[in-house]
Amino acid sequence: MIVLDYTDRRPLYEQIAERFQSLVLCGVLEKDAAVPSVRSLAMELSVNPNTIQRAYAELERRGILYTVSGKGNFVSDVETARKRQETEITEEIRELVKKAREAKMTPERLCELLRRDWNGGQ
Amino acid sequence: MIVLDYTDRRPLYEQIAERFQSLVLCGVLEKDAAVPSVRSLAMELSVNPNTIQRAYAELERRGILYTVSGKGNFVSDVETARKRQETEITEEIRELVKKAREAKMTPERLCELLRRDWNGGQ
Amino acid sequence: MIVLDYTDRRPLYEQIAERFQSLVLCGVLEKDAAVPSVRSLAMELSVNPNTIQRAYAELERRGILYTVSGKGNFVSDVETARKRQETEITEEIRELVKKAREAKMTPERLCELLRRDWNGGQ
Amino acid sequence: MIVLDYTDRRPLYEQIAERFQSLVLCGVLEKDAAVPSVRSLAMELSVNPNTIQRAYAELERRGILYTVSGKGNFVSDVETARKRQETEITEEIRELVKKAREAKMTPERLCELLRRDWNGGQ
DNA sequence: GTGGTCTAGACCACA
DNA sequence: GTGGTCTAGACCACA
Repeated sequence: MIVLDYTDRRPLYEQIAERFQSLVLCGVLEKDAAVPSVRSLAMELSVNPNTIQRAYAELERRGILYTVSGKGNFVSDVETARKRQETEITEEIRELVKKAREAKMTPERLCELLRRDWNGGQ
Repeated sequence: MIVLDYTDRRPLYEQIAERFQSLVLCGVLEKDAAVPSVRSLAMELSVNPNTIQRAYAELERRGILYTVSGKGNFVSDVETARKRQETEITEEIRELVKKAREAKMTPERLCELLRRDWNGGQ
Repeated sequence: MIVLDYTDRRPLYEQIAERFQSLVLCGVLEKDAAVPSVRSLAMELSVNPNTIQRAYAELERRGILYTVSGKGNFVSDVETARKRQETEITEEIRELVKKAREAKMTPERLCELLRRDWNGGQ
Repeated sequence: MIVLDYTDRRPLYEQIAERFQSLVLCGVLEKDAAVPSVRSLAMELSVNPNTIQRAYAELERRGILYTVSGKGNFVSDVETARKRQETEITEEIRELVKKAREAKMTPERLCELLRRDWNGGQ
């Protein structure tokens, strides 16, 4: 369910957090569903429990998970995850538009590239 | 001409490299134009010369600058910078599409947001 | 009568204890009234009996409940609960004043905010 | 400048973060001032560098510090600290009002207690 | 068993 | 030298 990419420059905890965000968004993890315990996931991924804890802490900060001490971590809400994702999308759009302008690209061309990736993508 | 943002989490050398890429793209720096010497730019920006060195090395790696030993660093040409920028744009589009799909956005909606940012932006 | 908030970071036993204190204060639980047995309340709230045990132990420590072996737990009296509440209020005032001073707030402003919350609150 | 209270139930990193927030608010630490390096403060307080890092990360999250990788941590802005403090004050007022209502206290009485603490306090 | 905090210590990128 | 990430492992409160 979670695959770590050690060649990725992003830290492990960030990859893990992003993956859970996706799993909540795609409906695999529903509201109030328990995510794996810090220790069991650490075992499964062969990483230190602290790394999982950091990923979960980040997701809690984003409002995607909530922690019940002594019980485990649970999914807050799909809507929160969706809002977070949209915020990220807005930020990425801003960067992309800035770069496209610099490359003297038209918005039409940019949308065309985008649609092409959408259709050709996985 | 170059403004560093110390609150930006990206390393200084990367901010500097990006800025030079933009300056080449927008035509301020033309083919074969000399960029400031490592020392003088380090002085001007109040940063360690190593930081400038690293930025220039990165730009050389991208083919945007070339070095003439004993003379300094010079702009290769605009086309190289444009190609590099387009590569970055392609990669960002890929990420953006992936995120938008996860958020169950349509390509139409994504293009709309993009156009809106384009028009509302600076 | 008792609603647990699993997203609250405070431990469950503390939420339960606080709720009983409120119920005594507002007169729902009168002097010498029996509170639910550890087992039945644990069933009702779907929590571990240890959690209820701990909540009752805490309330006994505060003098709000007393235990009759083999019979159950009972409310001491309203006055004890009120004194406890006032102690808590005094402590919170101390913290609040400390923070307000640091924020260079005047006592008038603080009282104004307090009255506004009082009137706008539930 | 920073004193840790090991009898305090709050974690060390939280005490450290709160202390820095106060130091920014009272003007001891001004905008863009450097705070001690993670390692030096860890030495000074005889705690693990990770504990300091966590405190600084929390302050960065609150917008009170910003990090320049390889250089150190710096104060963002006094205004940000003040806003944060006011948010905390608002939350504490809400709790306090809730408790005072339960104790059947009048707002006048509550304000009186508050003023008394303000004048009698340090 | 579960998360929270903390220590000790390593290795890395960046300045 | 400075922060960022990660490991290994301990001890605690809570359920």
